[in-house]
Amino acid sequence: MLSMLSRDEAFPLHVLRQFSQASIPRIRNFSAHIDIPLARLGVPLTFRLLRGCVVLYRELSDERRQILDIFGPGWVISGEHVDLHECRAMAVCDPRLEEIETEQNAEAINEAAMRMLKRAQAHGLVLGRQTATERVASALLDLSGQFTRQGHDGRSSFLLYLSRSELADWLGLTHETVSRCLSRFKRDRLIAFDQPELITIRDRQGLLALATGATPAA
Amino acid sequence: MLSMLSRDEAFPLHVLRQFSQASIPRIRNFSAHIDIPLARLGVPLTFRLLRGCVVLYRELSDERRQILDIFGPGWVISGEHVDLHECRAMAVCDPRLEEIETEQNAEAINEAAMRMLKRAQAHGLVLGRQTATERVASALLDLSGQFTRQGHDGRSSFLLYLSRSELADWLGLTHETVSRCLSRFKRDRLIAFDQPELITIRDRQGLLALATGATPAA
DNA sequence: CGCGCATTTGACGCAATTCAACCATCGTGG
DNA sequence: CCACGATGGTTGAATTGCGTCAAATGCGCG
Repeated sequence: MLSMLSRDEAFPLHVLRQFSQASIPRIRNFSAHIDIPLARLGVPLTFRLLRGCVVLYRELSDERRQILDIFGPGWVISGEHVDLHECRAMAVCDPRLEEIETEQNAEAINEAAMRMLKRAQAHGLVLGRQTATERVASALLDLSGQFTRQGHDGRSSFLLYLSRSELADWLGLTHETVSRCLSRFKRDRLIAFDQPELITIRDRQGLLALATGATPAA
Repeated sequence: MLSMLSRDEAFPLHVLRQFSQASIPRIRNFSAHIDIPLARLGVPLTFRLLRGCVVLYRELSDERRQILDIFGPGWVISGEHVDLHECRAMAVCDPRLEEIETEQNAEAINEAAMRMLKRAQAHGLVLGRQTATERVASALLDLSGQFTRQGHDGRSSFLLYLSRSELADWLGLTHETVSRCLSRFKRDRLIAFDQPELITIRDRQGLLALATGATPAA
């Protein structure tokens, strides 16, 4: 079991500070993106994500990129899950992950595949049939589910590991559109943020209504 | 092994005629869409598709629908693969499928899941980042791969089981846009069709170029 | 301090949708 | 056998949501 725990030495990136501190901390510069190899010598590799955020993405010949899924702690990510010729994985912040044997973990890989498949199907609906507003609302709910930790003041905030551009590449939008949606949500008091990467959900019901298209436009 | 072979008695649908006949046959009225139950009493069911075409889809509260994937003969389709609360399956023509035991076929189900996952990822790129032209070109290549049989005159035609609307719901477009793209491809001699549901690919390279965005717009 | 990058915001353009008309084909019933 | 309504496909014109381009702001870092 080859351990990749604490790649911090190899990649001396900035440590994410706790975001429940009293004085508002700056959470910057976690933007060094680390490529995660999904195969070695053509053999699929498998990792368990212990901390941080990893995205799976594909690119087109031109500049276009599509982020296929976003994973938080607990996920098992494997070269078995993707088309190795087309798909790549990267951590969008200082990650902590351990490599595990692909053969010995078929069970966990299959289970992850089933979960990923259902997520991919749900995201297909988002990409194919939802408006920009609905997409961004869906994304916020999804990410808050994966990354929310309770702050000591009871507020339910989460660290948005992704930049506006990455969010856009996940949702099939542009970063300007994402930014506009987030600004509107903020103005409408559905969410709050001072720093662009630390989001507080203020009205989960409202967001859910937007995400499911219950509200025609708002 | 509960067999569902030959549902023709229960659903006396029209038989698909061979489409390599001399006099051009009409291939109509395969539009009776049969719902395929993915669970019975909450227990996931599994089928092997022997003939025909099955689609997996989800719907939004309003009229919006997203077709998630399209399966031809050989696929194993299971309730294990989807969110049973959100996802449904239907045959878009008279299908022939056999029910198989979910427990005894974990291997085949997993293998299908991996294939579906990779397809879903590829389709994510289509939905998120491709233009209408690219989407329709991609779809034609995909479907020709799954459904082409060789006509005796050497032409490579295939039966398009899906209507324009269904194609649109797969590609995240409207049926008008799909129709316009197909008409343009026909005018540009990339494809040919007299009946709207029998497509001949005349220029696979050209379609491929369009699908991968190599040609900026054309 | 000032450079660089991410984000925000505004003005404008366009690709795809919407709305609408029309055509072809099939199935049905007189 | 033909007339007719229903369904699906095609095509055109008008509309619009999102993209593109551009400029301003804010923040981190050297």
